[in-house]
Amino acid sequence: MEPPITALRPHLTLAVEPPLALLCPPNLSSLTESRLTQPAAPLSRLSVFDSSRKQNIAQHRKSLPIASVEKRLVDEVRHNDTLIIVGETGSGKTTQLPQFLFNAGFCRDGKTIGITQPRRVAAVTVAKRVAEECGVDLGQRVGYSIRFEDATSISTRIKYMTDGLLLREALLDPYLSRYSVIIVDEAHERTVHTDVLLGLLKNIQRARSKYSNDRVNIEKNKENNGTLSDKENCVFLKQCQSRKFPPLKLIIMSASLDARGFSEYFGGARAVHVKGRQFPVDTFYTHHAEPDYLDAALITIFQIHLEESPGDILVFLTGQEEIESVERLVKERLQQLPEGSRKLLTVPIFSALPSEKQMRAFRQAPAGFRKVILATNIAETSVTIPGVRYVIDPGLVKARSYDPVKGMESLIIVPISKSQALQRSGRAGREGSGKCFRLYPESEFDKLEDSTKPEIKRCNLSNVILQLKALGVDDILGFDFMEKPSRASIVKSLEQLFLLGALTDECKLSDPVGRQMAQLPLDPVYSRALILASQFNCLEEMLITVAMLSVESIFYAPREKLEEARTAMRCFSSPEGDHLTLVNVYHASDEFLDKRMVGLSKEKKDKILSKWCKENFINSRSLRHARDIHSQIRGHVEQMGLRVASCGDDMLQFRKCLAASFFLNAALRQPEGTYRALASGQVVQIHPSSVLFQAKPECIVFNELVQTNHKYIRNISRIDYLWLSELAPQYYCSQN
DNA sequence: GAGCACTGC
Repeated sequence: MEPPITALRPHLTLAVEPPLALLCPPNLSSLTESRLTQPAAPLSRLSVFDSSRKQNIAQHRKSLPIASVEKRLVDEVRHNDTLIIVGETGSGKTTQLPQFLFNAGFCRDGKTIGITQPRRVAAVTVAKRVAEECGVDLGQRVGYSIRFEDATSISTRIKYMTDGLLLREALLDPYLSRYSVIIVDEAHERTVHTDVLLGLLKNIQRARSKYSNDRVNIEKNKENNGTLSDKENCVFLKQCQSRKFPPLKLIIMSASLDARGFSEYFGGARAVHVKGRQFPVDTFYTHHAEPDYLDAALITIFQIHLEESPGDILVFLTGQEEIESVERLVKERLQQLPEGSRKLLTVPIFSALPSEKQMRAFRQAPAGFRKVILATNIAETSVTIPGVRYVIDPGLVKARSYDPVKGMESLIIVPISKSQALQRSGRAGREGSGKCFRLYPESEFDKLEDSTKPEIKRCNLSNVILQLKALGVDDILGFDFMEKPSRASIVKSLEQLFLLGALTDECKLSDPVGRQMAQLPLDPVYSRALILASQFNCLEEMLITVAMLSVESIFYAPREKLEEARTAMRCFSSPEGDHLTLVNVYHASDEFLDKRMVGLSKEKKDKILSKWCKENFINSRSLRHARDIHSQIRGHVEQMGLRVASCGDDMLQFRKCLAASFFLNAALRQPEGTYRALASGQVVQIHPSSVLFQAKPECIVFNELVQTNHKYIRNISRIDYLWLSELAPQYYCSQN
């Protein structure tokens, strides 16, 4: 076999562009020393180990690249209301900067420093680390808050959280008045939440600094002539009644070298650069384009295995199917090698894989073995697998995009961006120098987009718009997005929200329906379904349904046990469709737990539930998630005063409620067995995972329309065609 | 006849 790879050029560096002020750590000598005060640890037999651990921590902190610029960074924050910090991987920005600011007095007057992360795990692990570095109990001075888990208290001053959670917090406290500083971390990822948050924070910052200036002026006036005009008096009184709003410091942290976009968005905000600590990674390209990238990946895996020094291999593939097929091929080819060269272990990792199986990717390979991790994008940012020295990157990713006209999402394989390619190659340089093999020519790299298209430009905006409306942003088309979604996309979502009854004729948030919908942490269609269900007397069932629909696939069918999995699924399946099937699964899990619940701890319960899930081919992570969502939204609807009742065996009532809720997603069977979606006129097919895949009823409602190999609809229930005009006359009568 | 990755007081 001919190796597709030849060395072309070493590690890439991108030019740093102005307006970056370089804050390179001059000398790692002793520019600053840690001013953290650590409470005296109680004396115990462990104190020797304890103090050596503390010494290690202190040493580690001092050795971080960011440590030498503490004072300069604090000064930058003091002098700039908005600061962009470009911090390379390993600079220590996420753990250190909040501590610097705390020590510099940014939490005086009981204010908090908030740091947002796009992912839950990051918020939790970083908070734990920082609490340890500060020598405090987690949840005291340092804490975190994520959905379903709050480890904060009134004494929390450094608070890590998910960006989505801060958005939710803004609904209750529109000025985010408890925060003196907000740090938006990993802003380069440009998740929907980050982008909405940036726009919101910009507004809040403006409002808060205007407030402080007004205050200063009013106080001055008072000093000058001792009297206030009526208007001033009124403003002043109003403000005295409300809380104090000191100006908000905003720090945007990004790992991407292009800070210009952020800087321009924040009116030419200052940007500084902090060096990172990454080991060098040599990057190699192929001479020619590879027609078959899976084959090229396979050849490269064996080339590394046979010729390179020890170290694990990380291969980026686009999905489960590719991963499973490469895994099979590696095992096959391994058999053709001489006995001594067969010490190669494949481990798959992708999001839908049950956690126990995911864990295999983190375990060290047996002595003498090399591990090859076959991963989706999950290994790009979400998880870091130790021991990786080689990265194989075909340069592709499966990405979601959204067509507002058709109201359809698609999941297609597209080339990655330059910044993604750099992120992937960086995965080889975490613990030592590494190598990255890009399975395409260098000329192709040059053609890649600089950065990935922000998610907000490729998703359904209904939820975002509902949130913004609830936050008092009425002019969505005029909202200052960093990158504005297309007009068509905004209009489509406004229209959808109007049809759901969340918006009035004047495009204002309706009361109580729109307001209630915005309060629920759900897709607007699901929130509407809950409100309707209270009128249809089936809220009990609908709470379960929307919780189950809000998580990743509940059923897990590994290829090698497909038949067994199908049999298991049949036990739950309902002839009415997937919605009732999901309700059956939930009830079955409830019943199973009820029998064994007495006196069991949460851990124990989780454990026996996992076992039950495994036996029934159910993804326990998804089910647990659904149970969490269920209890959270149940709390919400009870608080709203909705009537939680069960329709018992009256499935007609429940199906009518499904039709009333999901009328925008109704479809009719066509003679060939395909379906026509009534709203868009598109021809679609039932996804093979649906319990109605064979039955093909005449009229259905569905929850998801995604184009992959075909236009598939998922999560389907049978309804009566006549119900549509009866239950959704606002839509179906006007059309006819 | 098939499921990129995240997230929500």
